[in-house]
Amino acid sequence: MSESRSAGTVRRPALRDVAREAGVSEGAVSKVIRNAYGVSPAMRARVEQAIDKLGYRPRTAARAMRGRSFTLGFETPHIGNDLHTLVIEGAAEQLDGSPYQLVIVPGMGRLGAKEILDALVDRQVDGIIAIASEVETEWIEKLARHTPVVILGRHDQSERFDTIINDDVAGTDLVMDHLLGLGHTRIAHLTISSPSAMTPHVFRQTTYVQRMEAAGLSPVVTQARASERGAYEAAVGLLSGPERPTAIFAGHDSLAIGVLRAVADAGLDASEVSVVGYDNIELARHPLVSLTTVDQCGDEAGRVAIQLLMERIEGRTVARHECFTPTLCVRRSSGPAPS
Amino acid sequence: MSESRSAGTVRRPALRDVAREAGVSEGAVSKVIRNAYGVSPAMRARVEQAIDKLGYRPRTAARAMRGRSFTLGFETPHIGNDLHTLVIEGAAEQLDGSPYQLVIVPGMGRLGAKEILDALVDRQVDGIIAIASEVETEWIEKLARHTPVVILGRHDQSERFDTIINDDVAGTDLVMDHLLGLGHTRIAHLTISSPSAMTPHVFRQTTYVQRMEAAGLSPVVTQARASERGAYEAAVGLLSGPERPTAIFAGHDSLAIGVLRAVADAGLDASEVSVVGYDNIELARHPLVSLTTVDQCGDEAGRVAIQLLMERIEGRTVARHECFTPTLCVRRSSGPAPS
DNA sequence: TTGAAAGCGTTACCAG
DNA sequence: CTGGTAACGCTTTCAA
Repeated sequence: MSESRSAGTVRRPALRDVAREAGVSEGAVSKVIRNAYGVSPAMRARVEQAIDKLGYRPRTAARAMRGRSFTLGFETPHIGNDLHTLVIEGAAEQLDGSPYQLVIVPGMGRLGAKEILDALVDRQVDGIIAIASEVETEWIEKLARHTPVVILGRHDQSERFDTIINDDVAGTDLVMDHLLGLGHTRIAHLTISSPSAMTPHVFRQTTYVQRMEAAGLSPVVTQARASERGAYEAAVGLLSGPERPTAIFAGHDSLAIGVLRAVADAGLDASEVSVVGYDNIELARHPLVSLTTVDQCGDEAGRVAIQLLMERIEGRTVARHECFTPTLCVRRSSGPAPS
Repeated sequence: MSESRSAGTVRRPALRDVAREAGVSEGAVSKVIRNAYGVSPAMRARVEQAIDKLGYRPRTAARAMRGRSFTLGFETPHIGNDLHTLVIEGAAEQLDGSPYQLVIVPGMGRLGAKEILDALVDRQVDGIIAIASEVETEWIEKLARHTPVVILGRHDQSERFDTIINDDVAGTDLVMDHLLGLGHTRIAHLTISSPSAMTPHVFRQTTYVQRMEAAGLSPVVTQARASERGAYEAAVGLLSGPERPTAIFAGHDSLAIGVLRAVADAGLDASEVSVVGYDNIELARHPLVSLTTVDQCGDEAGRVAIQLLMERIEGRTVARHECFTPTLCVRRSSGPAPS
């Protein structure tokens, strides 16, 4: 009947081939691979045997055209960020054994968040986990109209998409309690230059200022380019000034690492200048660094992000906003204020 | 004629909608978005205007069904690996401005290389960059029959897929020249447990042994679990033994970091025990760590990987195997042998 | 329980 | 240069 294709099986088998092999209809095969209702055990067995024999795997693109791509997307400005790595770890754990796959489109400083998100939408992912700190709320809301979205670390709560944040006020309070308790009075804060509103850095800075003023101290906020090097340069300036701070609270660990370098270069150590970071990246716990910092449990955030997306995929329409409480990890980079 | 859909534009516009809006055929629109031959300037203008107006973006899934997904896949056992991050950085740079996107499917210790590669094939990526050190050559060759593949760090050269490696013999020679030149005689090598054949670690170890024997010295190879902690524990053993080595060459930087920790914990420093790593991860250059190590220029590898894939996509069928020559970065973790 | 057929959004081929 | 049309591989009605 059908012409035999003698050229060999160059082409990946399609559902049609499985159906032919098993002597059933395509619809039946589709039901089997989806575990759908309405297939007799006998037919299921036949089909599964044919699937094995041919090594059949459904193509995501074809499925996507009919609704689901079984793909979730993660947007990150730059992989290599330890906190995001931890989030991805948690997400992967939560996804273990599910038919969904997580894919990451890395920006690497070349693609903006919008471009990445567009790329994910083009690929019709079934849900998106994003940082997108520079993207306007309205833009994300438009995105969330057709694709479930969870944004990490954004403090504004939209009705349209879910968010997961860390309590940055509580985290900063932990830091300030710690430093003030150690007797520090000249505490400087190093943050990234021009952070977007509603981002964690703004909350940390604001809380820092409030706590300083509440303690009757003068806040000193220094901005640095968001890199270890930028922090290094800014810290060199801080340390060479007339009123050298006895403690520096950095907006995140990468900055803190730069500060530590400046401290070491200036021939100082933790007994003279305490340094505290935020994020608890892997490097922070290394004994050669031993940075006091705030832990945000990114893996838990990753797990919850997946759960939130799954709920959305299964029909939830009202937004959820999760907030985690951070903890302080005291290490050797901070100590009593010098007397 | 056609019933008006009053429900609003919930649906993302399709090519058909653009065609209708511009009053041209679908084929014409397709040609415009692909910059294909045979469209008059006037038509192009009309179509582009319609595209802008509707905010049209082609769906990757539909394109994939016709041949290309404009997606390249990266398989990594675990993101967070600095070397791979560097490779991705190079790849992203090379891809800048092209219509192709790079997506990463992270294993995170839960997905094996084969599962990840299958996931990429399911998504019909147009090319794959992979590590896949644990996957049999035949398996990869079968994969490469339908999808261009570049494997990083695999020393066996297949006819079917491209490879990019670093000259691990030359790299190890650099390390040994350095340590022997500093007068070290008790040099231990720490490597990961049971590395697969043809992987970089095997070559480093073999070269180490040859160089030791050539110098009339006794090689000491210790295996550790492939983690900073595993290396720490192994190094503690090495350092507490009767014949303490004066230098430890670790198979890669993560191991070396663990060794450094053990050295510090034992109250020793670089004047007593030199430590050398391999990879030049970011942490290695930090002044608090300052690890002597071998740089593999992963970003260049990433750029070349993309080039190789593009060549394949454009028709090349004969395999290419690129080899890069590493360089030694001498830092403070290594010094003259104690007298 | 099973099969047939329509349709998802593109591309590529072929007439006009 | 332009428009129609047949795929691509899957899911999902709807009949039998």
